[in-house]
Amino acid sequence: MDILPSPQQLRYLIALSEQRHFGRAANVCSVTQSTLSAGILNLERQFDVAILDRTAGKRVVFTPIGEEVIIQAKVALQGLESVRDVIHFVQEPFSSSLRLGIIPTVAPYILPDVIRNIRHNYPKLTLSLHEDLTENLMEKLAIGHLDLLVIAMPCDCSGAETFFLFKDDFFIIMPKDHPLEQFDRIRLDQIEAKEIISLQDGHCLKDQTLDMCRQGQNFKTVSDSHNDFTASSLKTIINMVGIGLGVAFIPKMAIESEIGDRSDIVVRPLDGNPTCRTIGLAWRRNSLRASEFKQFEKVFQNLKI
Amino acid sequence: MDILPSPQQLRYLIALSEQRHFGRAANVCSVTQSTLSAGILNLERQFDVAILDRTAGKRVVFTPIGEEVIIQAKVALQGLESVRDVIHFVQEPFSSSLRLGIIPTVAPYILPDVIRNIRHNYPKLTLSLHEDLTENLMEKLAIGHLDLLVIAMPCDCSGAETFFLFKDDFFIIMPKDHPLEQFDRIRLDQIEAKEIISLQDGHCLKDQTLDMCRQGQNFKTVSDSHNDFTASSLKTIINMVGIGLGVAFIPKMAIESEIGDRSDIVVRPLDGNPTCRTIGLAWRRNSLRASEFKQFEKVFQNLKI
DNA sequence: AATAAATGATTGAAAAAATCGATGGACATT
DNA sequence: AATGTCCATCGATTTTTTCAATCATTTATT
Repeated sequence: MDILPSPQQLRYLIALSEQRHFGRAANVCSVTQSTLSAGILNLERQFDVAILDRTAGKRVVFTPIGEEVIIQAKVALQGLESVRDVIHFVQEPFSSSLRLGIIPTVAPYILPDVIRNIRHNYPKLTLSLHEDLTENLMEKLAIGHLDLLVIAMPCDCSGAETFFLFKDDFFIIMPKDHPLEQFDRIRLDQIEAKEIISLQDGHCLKDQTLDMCRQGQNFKTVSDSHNDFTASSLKTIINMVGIGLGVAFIPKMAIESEIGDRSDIVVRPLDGNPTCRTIGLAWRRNSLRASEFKQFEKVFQNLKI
Repeated sequence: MDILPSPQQLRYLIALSEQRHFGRAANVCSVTQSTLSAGILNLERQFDVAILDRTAGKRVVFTPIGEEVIIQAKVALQGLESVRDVIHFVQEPFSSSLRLGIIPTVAPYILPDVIRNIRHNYPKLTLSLHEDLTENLMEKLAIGHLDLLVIAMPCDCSGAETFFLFKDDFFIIMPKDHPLEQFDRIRLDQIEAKEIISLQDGHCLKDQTLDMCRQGQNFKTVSDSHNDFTASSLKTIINMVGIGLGVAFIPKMAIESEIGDRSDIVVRPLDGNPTCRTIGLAWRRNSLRASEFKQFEKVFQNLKI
């Protein structure tokens, strides 16, 4: 016995499970009702299994085994589609659509250049953008609502395949006339935990700077709620620093556009290891477009940051 | 465009990739060479893709895209087989073959009972047994050489789905007239690291007892090579203890059969938390037989341990 | 209770496909 | 140049898929 279900049979079954109606399901499959009905019956006869519960009057009700078969049928059909898709993606990369996710602490600073580069390099690519926190992006990636992410590491990216792009140094900013202003470089242990202003929970940049501090020599503990300010954007943080509420860590890519030549804020590089985050790409494991995505590296080179 | 590859086409392609010869591949598929040749050509024409490199003389050489297609074809065919198999496994559980992996520190003590229970409860099941270290079992499970594992946790079982069976307490054994003999229960901090005899590397029981010791209050560090004895079975360890070379941790299930009423060895329960390992089942994630395997729980109840 | 409407199953003919056996042409070896 | 191996092609045959029409059963309406 080596008979396998045919792609049509699977399509008929899945359409029926979605429509719960032979006529509509047949319509979805662009066949007549009799064809779809016969297809389902063939499937049942070939494998000697009751997929539909025909005691349930005329409503479409699946047996428990039927439900299991439907689940596997979806997986199998996906596999068949992958065969078709891999041909398309390998043969004609950069010619379909790309749903790109990007985190809020990166998006404003590289997106203009990135979009320009993509439009220039891959004019056939239909781009759609989604800005959200890492956790939400990862979720959307996993369920197939997004194709590719731009994230900052370290972060929880288990389940996704990641690809290094570049490093982004952290700087410390402080109000003018702050005691630390006299130093050219600031060591992490010179900074007082309680005067640090950071982003709201969920932003990976907050976790990254906190980790950095914890690893700093004299920084024993950094409380999660060391002050009452919460900000959801770097712009707000910078304004808080500007009016003297504390100091903050800002990634290099944000400095020029957010601070520019403000005279009320002083920027200093950090001493310590590591004092940067890593910007990278992430995609679903086993994505058919992995090789396409890797080539996106060049879109992220020569950015003005 | 909504055409999908047919199961035959995929089979032909995979056979060809394995045989690298149209005639032999056709034989494997039980069709004529012309059929297989036409099938491959149809696949190429339907998707407008060059799978074979026909400039390569008469040898069967695949294009880079062809190799990608083959990879996806294998996945897709697997999916189709799953649809067939899920019917079989759900409709007639416990009637096919079961390749069971089991670790060396569990196998001798429960296997006789387990086999008897399986034979009694599931006489149609064809059982094959494989005793090996956890790491090797997990590898064989992942590549499909085994169906189900009996393992002891904690251990590295990422990638597999696990199922709790029962807990198995650790006891400490020592030679007669050992200083600790006077105590009814032994606290972990009463034991000297350097007199502990443990199994060779790779046995999860070694790691589990070591972890237990590390978590013990006064046990700062437990060297991995605290003495020169290495054993590959609990029986050998017990003999070592018997001649006064040290003390050892032994799981409850091993005590009766391995120690019985030996007068040269003293067995004592442990104080501490946790002082046990967990015996459980493991199978491939998304295994079609998950529900079948879960019912195996009853095979592991009422063991004489 | 009778009737109408809706739904899934069945049937038989037509269309599409898969397969086979025979044959042809390219290539490598001798 | 002859030979054998190998894959592609062709026409005939078989198998599968599909459709349109119709049947049988259930549900809703009168």
